[in-house]
Amino acid sequence: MSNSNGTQAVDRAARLLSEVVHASSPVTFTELTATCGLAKSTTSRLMLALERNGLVRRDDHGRFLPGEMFVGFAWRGGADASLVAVARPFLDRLGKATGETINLGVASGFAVEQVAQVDCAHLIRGTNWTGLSVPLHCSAQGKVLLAYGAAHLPPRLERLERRTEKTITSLVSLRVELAGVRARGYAVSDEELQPGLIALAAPVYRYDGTVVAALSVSALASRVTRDSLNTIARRCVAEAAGLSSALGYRPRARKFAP
Amino acid sequence: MSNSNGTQAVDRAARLLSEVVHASSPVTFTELTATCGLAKSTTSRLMLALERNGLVRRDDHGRFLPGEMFVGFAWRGGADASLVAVARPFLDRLGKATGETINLGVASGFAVEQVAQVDCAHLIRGTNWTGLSVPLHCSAQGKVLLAYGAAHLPPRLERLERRTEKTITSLVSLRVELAGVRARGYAVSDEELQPGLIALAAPVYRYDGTVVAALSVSALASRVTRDSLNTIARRCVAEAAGLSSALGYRPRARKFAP
DNA sequence: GGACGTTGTTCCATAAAGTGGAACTATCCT
DNA sequence: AGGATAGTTCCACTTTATGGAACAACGTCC
Repeated sequence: MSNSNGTQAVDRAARLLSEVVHASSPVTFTELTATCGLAKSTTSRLMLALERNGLVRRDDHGRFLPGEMFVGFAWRGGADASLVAVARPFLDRLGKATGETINLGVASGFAVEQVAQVDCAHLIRGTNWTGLSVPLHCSAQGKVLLAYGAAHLPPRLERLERRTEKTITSLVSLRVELAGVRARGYAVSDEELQPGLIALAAPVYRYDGTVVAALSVSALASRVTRDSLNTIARRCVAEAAGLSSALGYRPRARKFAP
Repeated sequence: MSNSNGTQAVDRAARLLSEVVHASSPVTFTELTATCGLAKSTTSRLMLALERNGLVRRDDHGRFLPGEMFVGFAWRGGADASLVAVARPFLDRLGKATGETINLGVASGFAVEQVAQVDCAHLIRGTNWTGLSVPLHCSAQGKVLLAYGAAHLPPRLERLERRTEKTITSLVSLRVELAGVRARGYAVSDEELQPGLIALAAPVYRYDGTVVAALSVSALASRVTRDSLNTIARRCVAEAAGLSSALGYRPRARKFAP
């Protein structure tokens, strides 16, 4: 190891902690000593220290679980704050592959909020969408969030705002469109939000199969052919799947008997 | 301290980690040395060890943030698994105060899933609801989840299933009922799910104001008067608020200048 | 219910690992 | 450029972690 001087105890404690946190079920003392190859006494001392500091806690049977520090962090929404950090590499890769503008959006109220952006290579006039909200019914991201139940239209809505002449304005047509999105696995907004702008978006899932964000590629409509759109779609869906997997999503996970 | 033998390094590291995780914004190296009163060299070594083990990471400015281990835990839904553990004391207290059966339910599909239960003192025949699903429209918990947007009825639904003669079966009446729930801050199901059974539920919020669960009190209708129902409602709402607060919810939080 | 196997904690001599001051390097600010 | 601030590496010193063994606490199996 390159530089592990004067931190044996901390490294060992971290190793133990890692075992507990990454395990899917409570971990026993004996499993820990075995996995980490430590003496019982050492394991005991370190685990007591971790427990004393709220890093692990013990269930009724004395098995170890992640402690208050982890649980508190998770409940305080620590994950949300780091969505962008986790997503960054995937956005970058998608940007490199397509050369277009990449955005990550989440549902916020009755709109899509952009939380991260990668600017395209051959950009004419860069709009920074970060922090902006776009409508649900006429953006690719919005359609994804609607289609997978991550966003909802305001109740009792009769008509959808017309943004361009291609905008879908009837609830019935939108419902059909959303079914298509679910069937294809991605959504397209072809000049429905802004004339000359085409965008494509794919869903990002988290551990429990819920869609939490939409990953989109936006380009000038004039620059995109049917073929290149297919290529972009494939890349975009792939990166969205990669990000989902980084967020703990395991598509149709199957449990095997132990 | 009672028993802190042979763990100085781990304790110090945990202290540093705690500072980073509980801080609301990235923490600088200097702040850490100051707060924990450690030598620069010690702090540096310990923080490098924590970083190497994925417990903290550093932003562009070298400031410390909770690391992959925390973020991963949060994204994998670690919080959900511990909802029951966090909630237990609140359920117990509510059970003691009312002497009735207490349940905690979350939205799951188009129903309410019971994740925890405390049985009532003067129980005639104990039904264990844990793991069971109850409908959204005729249970107190379901009404709460619907009213606060934590659950949604299946789309294109025309009519609601009639469970008893008091069940609300029209969408319009239900919409009115839900407005009432939001106004009162709690929901009641008076023999709408099962004859002879009355239940009351209050919303549980998390850090971002989203409702994540419903806390309910169920009793035999014959045993409840208008007065006692009011008392129960007050206790139930209070415990739900306590739990919300434990989950990081701060009602209309106000930030003061530092 | 008593004796054993299993599991986890405490004790203690040993030496290995952590400590902090100082020297050194990187970075920022004017 | 030059000085201040922030952070890392070095190294002699000794405090602190280590692991074997004894001990304590449960479960559980006849």
